[in-house]
Amino acid sequence: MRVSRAQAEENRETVINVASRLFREHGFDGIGLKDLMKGAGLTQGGFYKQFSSKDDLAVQASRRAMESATRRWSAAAADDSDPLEAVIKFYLSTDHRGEKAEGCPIVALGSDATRQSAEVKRPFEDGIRAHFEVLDELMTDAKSSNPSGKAMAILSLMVGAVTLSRIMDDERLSQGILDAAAGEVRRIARGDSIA
Amino acid sequence: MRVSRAQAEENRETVINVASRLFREHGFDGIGLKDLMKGAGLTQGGFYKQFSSKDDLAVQASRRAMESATRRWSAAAADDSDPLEAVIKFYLSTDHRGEKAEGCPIVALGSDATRQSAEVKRPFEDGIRAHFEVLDELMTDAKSSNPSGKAMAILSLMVGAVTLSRIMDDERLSQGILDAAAGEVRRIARGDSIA
DNA sequence: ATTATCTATAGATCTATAGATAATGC
DNA sequence: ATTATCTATAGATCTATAGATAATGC
Repeated sequence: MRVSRAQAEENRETVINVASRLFREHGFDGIGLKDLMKGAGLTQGGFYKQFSSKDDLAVQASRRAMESATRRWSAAAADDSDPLEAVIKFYLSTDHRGEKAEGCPIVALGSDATRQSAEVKRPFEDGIRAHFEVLDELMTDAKSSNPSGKAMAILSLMVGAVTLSRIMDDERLSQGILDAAAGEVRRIARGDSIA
Repeated sequence: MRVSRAQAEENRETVINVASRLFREHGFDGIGLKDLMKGAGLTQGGFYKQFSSKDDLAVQASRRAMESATRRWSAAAADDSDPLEAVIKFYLSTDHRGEKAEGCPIVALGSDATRQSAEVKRPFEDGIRAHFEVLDELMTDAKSSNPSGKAMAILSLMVGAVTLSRIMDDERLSQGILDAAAGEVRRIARGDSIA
């Protein structure tokens, strides 16, 4: 029954990865330890040798999910000749709207996060800051502050838009929200002004 | 033990109102029927004479919360000489950030709603449409479509901003997000363009 | 000898139901 | 007589712990 330390560490990582998906899919309160461990091919009893509590796993899984999301933004911003457009293209896509378990954790767990302990909220806060940094780097503006108001507004708009689009049953309206958000994100980045 | 029909109907309404607050505060999965009924001064056993299931109550409570939120938008938009500014002032305020139980249900339960049954999602969808209508009425633009892209972008931005601001522990950053959102909402409403 | 994982279980809590109680409504 | 609400409970599930098992690591 016992496995090697390397294997044990790998199992722990698997549990965190599985949890980062299943929490996004079902919410922190929507999935139990039994199913989380089963998702990693283990049984419930081993859980507390790896984690001090379910809240502890929620912290690790949230950090993992937010780091993965930040990497995805960085990759999109780096790959393309038009970084902002690349970010818009994946984030405000119907694909991303559909992939709740692997998609943005702020959308999947944002409401839940506001109800969690400070320990669970922390990785979300850190991840949101990291998102702001990616946005500020791809906008070559002279920044007055760090993070910039533009970055804050763009992330807020994108998170809100995907959330609303996931709630809408009406496909045209759901799509319309994503498109409208894309247009306004471009406008915010350009910094259009009447003056 | 039995009460009059009028009283019974009043009790039912109280349960829905209490649930609309407690669901926003703790999430659909974060509060049980026992505490929901206790919040209305009743016991758990009477629940199923009033509602067919917890999901049924979630539907009623979500509708109640979204209708109340829409009324709040309408009232803000009607009271003031500058309707958009009135909406911005209450929605993107620190007060609203703090009042999770009475505040916007899209912020409090948006992530949760995406995981719920079609029946529970419906009142959110209807309520979001109603929010779009309030926004479109207070923006006197010639509208190309209904709802307009502007309305969709503004609501997305506001919902996302309050969500992010509730997650951040850093007060200055949390406030910065609300302020940045307010600025961009004004800009979207004006429809600034370089061209 | 140590320990990663397993089976088993405690104790709490959850949704839902059954039947008792006592007041309303005909 | 009807019925709104109560107490009590069934049965499932939840987090967490205890002790057994069997493989690793010294």
